[in-house]
Amino acid sequence: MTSTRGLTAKGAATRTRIVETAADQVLARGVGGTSLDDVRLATRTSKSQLFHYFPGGKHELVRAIVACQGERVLDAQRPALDTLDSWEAWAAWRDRVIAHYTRVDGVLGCPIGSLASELAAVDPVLRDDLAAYFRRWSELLAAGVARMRERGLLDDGADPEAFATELLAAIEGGLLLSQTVGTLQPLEVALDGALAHLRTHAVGP
Amino acid sequence: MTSTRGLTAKGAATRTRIVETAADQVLARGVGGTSLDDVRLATRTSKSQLFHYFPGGKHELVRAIVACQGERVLDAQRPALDTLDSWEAWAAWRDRVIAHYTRVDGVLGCPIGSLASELAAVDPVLRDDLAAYFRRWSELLAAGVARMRERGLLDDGADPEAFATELLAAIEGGLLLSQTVGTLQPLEVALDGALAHLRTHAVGP
DNA sequence: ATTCGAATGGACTAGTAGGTCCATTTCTAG
DNA sequence: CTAGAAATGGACCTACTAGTCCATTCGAAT
Repeated sequence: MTSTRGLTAKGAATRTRIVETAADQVLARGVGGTSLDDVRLATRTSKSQLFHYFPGGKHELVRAIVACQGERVLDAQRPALDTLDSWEAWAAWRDRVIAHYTRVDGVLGCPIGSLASELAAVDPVLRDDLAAYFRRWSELLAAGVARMRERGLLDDGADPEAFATELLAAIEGGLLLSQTVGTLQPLEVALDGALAHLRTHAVGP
Repeated sequence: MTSTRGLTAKGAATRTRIVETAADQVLARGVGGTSLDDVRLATRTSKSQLFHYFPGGKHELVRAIVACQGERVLDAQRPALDTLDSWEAWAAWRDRVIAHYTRVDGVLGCPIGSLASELAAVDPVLRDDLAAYFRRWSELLAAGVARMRERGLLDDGADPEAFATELLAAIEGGLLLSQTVGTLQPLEVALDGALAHLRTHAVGP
């Protein structure tokens, strides 16, 4: 983790400006497709600033980007993600996910999903960081399924962990397909499919 | 497409050696992480050979790699993929998919999935190539679902196209998650989930 | 055996990448 | 006000990358 000690307000602002702008660039062109000069230009900073805030160089910057995108992805699903305790809540969450990727023009693909497929095989540290975000995400979904069971809205056949990974895989895989086709349709179909599967375990009227 | 005119048997052999070896390297380290020198070294060829067989340079080589991996992925699922007309066939296909990724040590992740997420946003030509492979794959799965309906093994609620993308997304998303975790478990769970969903539309004993 | 195109070897170039270094300006605390 | 740390600017270095070019060897058809 980058220490935040010895950072003035101005410095901290510059640092986050770098991370957030660079995160956008990386989302659009990939880590390999984004040079430090690109970042420097887009953030109106100098080379020395980049290494001042990220002494570990590009690796450390990318790690900060991973953290940034990880939070972004989770935040984009809130507050629905935290209160999955009714079918309405799941529908709202579903709409929120779809809406989020409709908003971003041009660039489809999950921010952390893209990072994962580009970095997981290469960098063990970033791989673990990304795995942690996926686990957090998965746990929130699993908690939602568990809550539905507690409330008697789902039968005992609905395994929370299993459905969490099924839903997560549907989103990631759906977005991957969407990226190649250029339409959100695959994501919608995949996600709705996984949710339909969940609903086969519904109990009650 | 690279013309195969004016290629002797030896030349053709060298060309395929380059493509197949480079495909392995790209699968392990990504397109950006694989330099032409890496390819040159691994294939015991010279720079001039690379450009002799791929006048368009790296772009053309990558395109050949996409084609190679696309066929590989489909072939890995055969013959089960072509004869999805019973529940046993689906189970066999499922096992074949899992087994294929168990075999490859170290490197998880779908060959064309990784390529897609790295290239789709950047290169429209390769994006279309990849989309075509996904469509072929999807159509084979959809045909399987359709055949199950014709045979009265699935009810009319099972939309072939929708289930095809749901299954495909489960595989791609599952593999992405597997890559970060380092285990095949996410893939198995996601794929089995999608298949379980399909089975909720089963008809008969 | 000769000949001509295919196959190969490898030096070379221009551009770009990440990263270092030092000088300068701007804060902020005492 | 001033001293020291933080913030910034930007030249510079080295390694590597895709791509070019020409010379040489190989192989098959005549």
